[in-house]
Amino acid sequence: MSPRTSKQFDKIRQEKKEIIMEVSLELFAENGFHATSVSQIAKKAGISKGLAYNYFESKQDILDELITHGFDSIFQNFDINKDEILTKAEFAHFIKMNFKLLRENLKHWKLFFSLMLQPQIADTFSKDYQEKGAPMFQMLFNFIGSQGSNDTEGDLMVISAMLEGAFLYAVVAPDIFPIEIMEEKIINACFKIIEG
Amino acid sequence: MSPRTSKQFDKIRQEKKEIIMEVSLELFAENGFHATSVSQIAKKAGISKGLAYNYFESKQDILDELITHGFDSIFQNFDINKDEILTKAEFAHFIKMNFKLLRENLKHWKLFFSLMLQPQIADTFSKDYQEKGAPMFQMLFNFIGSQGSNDTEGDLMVISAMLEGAFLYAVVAPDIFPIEIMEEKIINACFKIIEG
Amino acid sequence: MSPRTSKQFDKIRQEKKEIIMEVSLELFAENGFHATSVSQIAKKAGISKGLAYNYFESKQDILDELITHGFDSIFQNFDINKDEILTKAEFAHFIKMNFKLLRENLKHWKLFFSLMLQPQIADTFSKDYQEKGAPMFQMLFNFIGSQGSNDTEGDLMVISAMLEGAFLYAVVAPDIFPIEIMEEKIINACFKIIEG
Amino acid sequence: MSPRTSKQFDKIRQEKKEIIMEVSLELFAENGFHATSVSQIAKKAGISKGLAYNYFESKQDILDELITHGFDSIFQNFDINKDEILTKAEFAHFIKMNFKLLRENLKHWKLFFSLMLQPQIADTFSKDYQEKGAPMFQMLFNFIGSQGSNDTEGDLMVISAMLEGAFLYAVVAPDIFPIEIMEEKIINACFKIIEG
DNA sequence: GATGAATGAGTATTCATTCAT
DNA sequence: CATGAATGAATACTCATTCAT
Repeated sequence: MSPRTSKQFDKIRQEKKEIIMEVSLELFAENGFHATSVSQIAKKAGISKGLAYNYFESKQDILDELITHGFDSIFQNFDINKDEILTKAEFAHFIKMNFKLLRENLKHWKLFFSLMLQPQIADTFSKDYQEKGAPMFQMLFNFIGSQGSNDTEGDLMVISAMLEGAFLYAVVAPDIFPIEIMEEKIINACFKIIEG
Repeated sequence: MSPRTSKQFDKIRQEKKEIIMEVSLELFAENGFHATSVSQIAKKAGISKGLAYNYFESKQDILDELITHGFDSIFQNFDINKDEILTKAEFAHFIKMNFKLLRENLKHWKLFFSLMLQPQIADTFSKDYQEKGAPMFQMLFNFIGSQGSNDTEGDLMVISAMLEGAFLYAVVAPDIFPIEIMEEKIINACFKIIEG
Repeated sequence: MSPRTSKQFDKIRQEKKEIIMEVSLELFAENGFHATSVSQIAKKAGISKGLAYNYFESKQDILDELITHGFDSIFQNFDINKDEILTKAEFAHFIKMNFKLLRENLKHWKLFFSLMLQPQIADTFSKDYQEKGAPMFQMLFNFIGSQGSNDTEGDLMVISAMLEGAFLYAVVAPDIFPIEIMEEKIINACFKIIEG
Repeated sequence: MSPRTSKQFDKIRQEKKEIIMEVSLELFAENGFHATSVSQIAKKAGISKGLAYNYFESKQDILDELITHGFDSIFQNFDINKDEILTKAEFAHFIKMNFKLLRENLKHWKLFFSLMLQPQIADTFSKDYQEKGAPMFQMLFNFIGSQGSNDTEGDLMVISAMLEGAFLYAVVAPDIFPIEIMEEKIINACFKIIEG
């Protein structure tokens, strides 16, 4: 007879929100934000449309929370000291860490690639993404320089492109470009590029 | 009705179609297929909605023709002899050719990246894209092998990723990654990777 | 469970009901019945939506009780002996009493004006309102006649309109038509009209 | 085979818009803006919901055009010279003109009374209404003064209230307060009030 | 060829109400 | 007594597509 405690409510809320976000991530990543309807989300989540709006203000709001959550999952685990100079072993480990996070967040990455291409969908995404990525670029830059590259900026561009491309392949054609195999090759290629 | 008249009609038809496709490409690339309405297309093309349906069976049909046309623009210019072994100079020229075609078809490429990420939008796109790209991969593969790489497949993966990443960057962040600058660096990096 | 305890419960119940009604009156009067949601009411009353349904059967029920309560506040205080003939002083006092009740029940009046204009919202309102007002009209009629008017019915119409208009102004434009000032003027005008 | 001329399209558009506005006025006036759905409007107008949006940007837009149109119908016909001093006969004629316009625009008036009570529905309504009415008040004020009233402002208030009340009665209870009868009585009452 | 009026199914969102706890 | 999760029907609005002219 007594009402549920606020802790119980919190738990219910949290669980439902997570289901909705999980389902939404899947649909947004696979079909795109605009091609995904709230009805689809509700159906796949096994809830009524109305309930989705009990937890999120709008479809856009779901996306926004998904982005924030994705940023956290992918970047928070780094906690990069961008001024530290890495050894080669540390660099290799750093790249592996990146691929590990990629493997664990494939759907987030797929969503992110979509958002890169259609920045209007989430207006601050591009800016936020660049901000989040900045320390990583800085660290890469420092490492490349420390290894005696004679075109630090150029090497950074090329290596960044290679990583971005590998990530894109991992997301859109994982069968043809298996992450596990690419990982090792990419690291080696980095050293070849830097050392010239 | 002389044949000349009908030829003129054909010309008019062709020109109108081209305007519609141009405008559609712009909108699809920038805002996405689903976020673009036929009304927008008609308005931007300066025609009535009805007329668009005179030239195309459906919105989907516009996209399909755009894809075909894009494939032609980008790949037809190659006419690759995939079994020919390139010299280093020819390879460099080949990469430059690719970047030239990128520069000339930025919007097509942007659209293509979107379609890679949402294959359902145009169901045969991924397959067709792979088919169109196959000779290029073959040729790359042959070149890498001919240069004495001791991990031809691995190098192919890495170089492909680098090119794909560079193209993506050129499309989504041309200010930060200017095509002209990347072009040279990428070619050099390719040689470093292959030669080890 | 002593009777005292149950009495206390009753008191609590009554107080909660009053809060809900007060809040609802404010929102219904200001924003209209249809534009007011039960959520808004619950939030402003500091209770849960569910609890509102513990006290009232429906949103409509809140309105109905509000109307009844409004009728009581406004008309009960009169207890008019409609057959009694008033002196001029008594008439002036009667009008003043009306304005006093107006001032004390501005929100009820605002709600009532809305209901006059949209009778479907509360189906018996118009009828009830007329019934409640009948004795007042009768009394006015008697007074006008007793003062020697030679068009009792006409004067009744005109005076009623004047009062209704003054009340409407007091509700929608109190800054431009301050009740205190109108009060005196209206009384004088009544005498002028009747005496001709 | 040739497309309709733009004149023909204009005619169609104009006629459809008028039907939609007529139907909307009826429903808004009778049931209120919020309680009227676009589906109802479309159904009553004998068109599809979609078509309504072909002609109006939103439900709000229908209301806004209705207000503008109502202002025109009611006030434009006056073209008051607010500085001219009226004779008694002219004043009587002016009031009669008002009642005539009331009779011809009963639904607009009903809508306007609703909007007075819920100004949020159409945010500029109250301001616009006051602006439109200002010359009339000025003219009334001048007339009252010219007739030797010793409380011009007070009389203006009282007479305005009487007119407003009469209009409200005409709108909500035309059976009990027939416009034709009130008209004459109101004019007489005005003179009594002014002359004291 | 060309127009834009017209449709209807679909979309995001709201909200009165119910109910397990 | 009290909570707020949950529902489902309704709402405003959009849009690909058709069609008479």
